[in-house]
Amino acid sequence: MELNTQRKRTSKRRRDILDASLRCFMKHGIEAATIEQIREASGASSGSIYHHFGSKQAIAVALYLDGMEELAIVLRNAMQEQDDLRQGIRNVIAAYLLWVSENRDWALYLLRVATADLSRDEASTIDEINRRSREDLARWLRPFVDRGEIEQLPDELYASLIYGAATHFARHWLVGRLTLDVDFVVETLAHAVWCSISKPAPPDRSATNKSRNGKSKGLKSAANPLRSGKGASK
Amino acid sequence: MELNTQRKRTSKRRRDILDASLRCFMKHGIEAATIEQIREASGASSGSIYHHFGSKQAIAVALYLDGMEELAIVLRNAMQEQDDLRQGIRNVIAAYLLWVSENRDWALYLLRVATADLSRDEASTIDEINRRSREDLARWLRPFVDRGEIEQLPDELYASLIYGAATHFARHWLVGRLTLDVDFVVETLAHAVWCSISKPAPPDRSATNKSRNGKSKGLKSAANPLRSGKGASK
DNA sequence: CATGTTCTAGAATATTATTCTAGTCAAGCC
DNA sequence: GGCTTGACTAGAATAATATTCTAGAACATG
Repeated sequence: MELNTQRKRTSKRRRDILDASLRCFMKHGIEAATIEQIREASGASSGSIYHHFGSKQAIAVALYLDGMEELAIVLRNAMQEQDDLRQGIRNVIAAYLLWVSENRDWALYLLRVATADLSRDEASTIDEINRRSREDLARWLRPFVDRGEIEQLPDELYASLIYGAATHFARHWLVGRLTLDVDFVVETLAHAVWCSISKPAPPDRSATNKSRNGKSKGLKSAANPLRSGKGASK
Repeated sequence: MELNTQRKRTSKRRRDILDASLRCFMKHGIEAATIEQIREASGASSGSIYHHFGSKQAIAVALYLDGMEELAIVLRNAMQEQDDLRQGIRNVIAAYLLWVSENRDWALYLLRVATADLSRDEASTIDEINRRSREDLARWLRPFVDRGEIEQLPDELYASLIYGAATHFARHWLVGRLTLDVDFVVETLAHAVWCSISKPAPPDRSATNKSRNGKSKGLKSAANPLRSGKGASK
């Protein structure tokens, strides 16, 4: 674990370049930011920058991986609650939105790059991160599924159901289109998410009628709704 | 409405450039695609391209606006259902995912540019579109809110609750990370969304106990969850 | 201290967005 | 028909900027 001065210097330079890059990317736009700007902001020479990263795109990817890693840790920590899942889900959503609100630049950057076009290599690294994150979630939820507290669904969908609304909100909020109180949003989204994945009641026959018994019907009836939806023109 | 040959030629050229640009953007990446490639793919000269659009960025924005406009129409059409909101919401989600699956390139492009960094002007045009889209939704939902069928919420949140999960799913699906059957996803998401915004039962006291009565409690209790959430470290 | 490796600076190069110049073409007017 | 005007186009010229190259400094190690 001994870091000699070489390595210390190196990793500091790397970090300086990354930090400067994030600032430049957010200030001028990822595409518009120039190596010259990053060079100036970081104090490194262009040669040094290229030595460490190889291309501007590679800097962007490294930055993305850094951020995703950090966010994944935040979320993983929020998944500790083992008793009350409802509370746990609220914690996760709260943690996410809190992180977003405290790291606006960083969060916005992640949302921007998330769908950017990347090389095979880069994409597969990112896939890996996403896969792990999905697994974190699935592992956490499994006991609750087994106990019948929440619906059994493909792992892929849990992420969409749990993070979808929060992400959507964050995206618009960060761009300044929305102005709601974050605390309120947390509670509202947490409540909504909980309703959307929790199972009706225990083995209590005679469940409520209107809003909760539709599961199997909803899932099977109206065959091929994709073809019959009204807006399906084109 | 008479189009002289001049205008016909002009608008065809414009469209050719836009179409070619979308192809190039998706093939090489928005950033990586060059004017030269667009020139070749569209058959227009670089001079012509700049005459019509002024910059590569401007092409990207025009393309985005085009796509958003089309998608907005698809969604608006799906919001016709006036009787059964549950069905209506399913239609909307189905229409969205159907459109996405039938216009993958286009859909992916919209997701990519949605958060891209833009100039003041461009951003405000896009804000406008988003605002209108939010209004479409709010207007459609209002009667149902009045009748007490769904929760009363700030307009801003309806979009996140209704589109959030579908968008999240689409994002990952389009990048090829997920492989679920779209029909199944539509039903699942529609069901989840419905549960998350529909109101318990009518004025029927003695509602189910566990999963539906927590609204007010969920919203008020556990003050300031943002500060107390476990994952809130850093 | 000799030697190889990693890192850095800054100039040289290559790529690409953008601008400029000189036209072409259609449409209206005499 | 000729003439004029304005929109459009082609392709060369320019400028901005990513990337590569070369020489050397800083450091670790034997």
